[in-house]
Amino acid sequence: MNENNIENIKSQMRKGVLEYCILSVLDKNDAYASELINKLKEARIIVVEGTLYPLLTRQKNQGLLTYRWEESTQGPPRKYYSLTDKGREVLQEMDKAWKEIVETLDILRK
Amino acid sequence: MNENNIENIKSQMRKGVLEYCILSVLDKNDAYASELINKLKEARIIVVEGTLYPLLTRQKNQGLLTYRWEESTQGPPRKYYSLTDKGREVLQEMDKAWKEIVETLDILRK
DNA sequence: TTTGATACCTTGTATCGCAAGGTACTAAAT
DNA sequence: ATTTAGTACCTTGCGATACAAGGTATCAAA
Repeated sequence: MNENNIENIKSQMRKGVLEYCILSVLDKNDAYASELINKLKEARIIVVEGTLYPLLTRQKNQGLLTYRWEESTQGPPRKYYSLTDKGREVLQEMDKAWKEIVETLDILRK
Repeated sequence: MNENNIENIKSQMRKGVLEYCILSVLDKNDAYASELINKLKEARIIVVEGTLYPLLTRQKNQGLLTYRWEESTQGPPRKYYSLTDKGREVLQEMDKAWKEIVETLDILRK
């Protein structure tokens, strides 16, 4: 139960920055959904399909992302997402917002 | 709409650390709900009553907080919340979780 | 005794993460 | 030829929770 509690806390913190993380990864390289999940897992940010797909669609509908289909040699075609100009702008705003929150917590925990 | 977008992002990030912020404030001094709202507002973490009251009750039910009633010279009695030992333990776990996420984002944004 | 300030709390709505389940394509094994 | 395994896409239903709005109670001053 205690363990559960802690996991809950961590996942809550992760949630808050999920969109930021996704745009950050895509800022370096275009990627398809399954690839994104793996990259985020490596960074200890756990996301599952049922979370990611709707989120990518939302970000696309907000004009932050676009996608293109690419054939794969092993399996079905892949939907590669990439940042739009607006996505890059929003990412910069996220940088600011993030910085502010990190500062705030530095102060609160001093 | 763009403005809205940004505000949405910020509020999402804030949500992720809300519980952490509350325990952090209470770690310094006991406080009652309205006082907490003001202190968090000063720290640019916006919380409203409809968010805070249920949250404090949840944290109390999880054994992280206790409260005592105190008379006030100007108005109704106040419900002062304070951290329990378990609350302090969980706060330390939150410190770790937070540190991890800050590191993760440092790397993702490099 | 009404008004204003302070403080508590609840209800209803909307959002969103996640578990679970489903579809479709390719290649290799039977 | 058909089944199995791997990869990739997507949707549905549930539960948690933040927030707007509205409600109750206490005290003091007008």
